[in-house]
Amino acid sequence: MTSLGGASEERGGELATASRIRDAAIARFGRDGFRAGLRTIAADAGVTAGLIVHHFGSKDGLRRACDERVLEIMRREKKKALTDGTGTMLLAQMAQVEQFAPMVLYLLRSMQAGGELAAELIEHMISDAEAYLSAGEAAGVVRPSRDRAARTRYLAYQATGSMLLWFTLHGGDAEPEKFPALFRQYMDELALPALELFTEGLLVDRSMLDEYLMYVPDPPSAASNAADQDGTAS
Amino acid sequence: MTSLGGASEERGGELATASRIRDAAIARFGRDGFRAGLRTIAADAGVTAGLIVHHFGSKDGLRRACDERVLEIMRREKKKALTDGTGTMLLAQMAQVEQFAPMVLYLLRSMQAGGELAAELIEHMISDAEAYLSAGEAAGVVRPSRDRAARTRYLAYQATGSMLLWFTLHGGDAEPEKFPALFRQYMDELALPALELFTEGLLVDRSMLDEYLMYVPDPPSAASNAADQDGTAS
DNA sequence: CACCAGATTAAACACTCGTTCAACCGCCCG
DNA sequence: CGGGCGGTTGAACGAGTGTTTAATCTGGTG
Repeated sequence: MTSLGGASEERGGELATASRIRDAAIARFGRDGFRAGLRTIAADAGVTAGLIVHHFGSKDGLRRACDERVLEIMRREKKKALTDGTGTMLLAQMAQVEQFAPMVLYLLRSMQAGGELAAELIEHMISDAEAYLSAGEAAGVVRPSRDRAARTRYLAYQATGSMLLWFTLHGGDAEPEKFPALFRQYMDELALPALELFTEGLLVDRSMLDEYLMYVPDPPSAASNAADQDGTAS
Repeated sequence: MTSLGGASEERGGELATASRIRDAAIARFGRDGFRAGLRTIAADAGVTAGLIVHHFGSKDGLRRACDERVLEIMRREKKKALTDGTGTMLLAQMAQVEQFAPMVLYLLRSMQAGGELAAELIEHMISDAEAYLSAGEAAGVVRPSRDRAARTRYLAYQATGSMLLWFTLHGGDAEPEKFPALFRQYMDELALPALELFTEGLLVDRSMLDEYLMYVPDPPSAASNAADQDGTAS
């Protein structure tokens, strides 16, 4: 898998200008954040600022193009990768591949800023996790929850949010070479505590949970949990 | 508890100009992010942009003053609040108090941007969690971990990062009134899955953890874990 | 009262930003 | 060959930014 673009995106081994600009923008946005100027991106792509708005209409149009591009690649790569249901593994694997690393960085920046792309990605991760957890329950390796949808959202937000925070604090410089190593370090630090928590829990007795269940009789019944298995929650 | 400032910060019931500017900056930075202009902040405080740099040297000086202020308030309030060791509870309680809400918002922005304040706050939360978990282990309510330090960092990053991500996506508008309600909603959505995970874990059997422990014989020994016990707990 | 130091202001400065505009170049079509 | 036409450029514009500077106002002190 050496070629990234679709059939119409390259021409005789040389990328079309618009695609080159878009890719340069993804890399620059990932490195410097979205406050990066059009002139900087233009210089990276070897063109002028005016040409960017000629092709994309505006800076916001360029961002939209970048968002769509990243989403497209993420969807394409997701099918090839083993996922842990939260997307962390997928991002980790993609970060190892030199060509995908800028997109992972762009995605992290996008989540820092909180745009539509970030929201959509999170929803994808949540629905992935839903399927993954449901499968795990069916296979008997995952304990059923009193509120599966809530647990799914909880786990997705925890996994994604902690990763985002970790990179915000430890990888603020955002050097492209150290990035895969940082990812590996993050997952190494994570693995043991996560596995411990997932298999053994944290608390010794059930009193806190039982107290909570006494006060809040809210969680949906097991029946509604089973009925949810086909579609997505609101 | 109605007065926020120290003795030298107010004069006859009216805040000194520098403090008024600083507080306006905290509120404006929290609402609009750090790209907010000096003139906007100046207008909020009823002064001119030049006066701000006269008092604080530069925009960065203003940010440093805001950081110190927030850190000071956080430290002061921490002693009065019940904490769950991750700081989430502390922030939730402070967000309910109208006068503290802007600071919580500022803090979230600070973590989005990843400055020194954010790093310091996280370290505080981690050391708090360390003490809290150690006390829990000693009291026999928290299971000991094979690597307590790693688990502490893991839990702190999970709690803080998921909260940050949640607010980035759900509270991007950052309206000051809806903020306490958002916080309550976040914790309501969280409580059940968190308690479930903490008391029952996620996985049915130990195979994944045991496999990992076979491959990585790294975690510090129980002896080194026990030796840590005196330093941090208070 | 005279005077000075600090608070405060309005204007200007130097810069970057996204965007616009007129011109130019090279290619394809007639 | 001629003529468009999209790709591309460089310069300019206007609105922002943080910061500087000179002038004004104000309050306390000798």
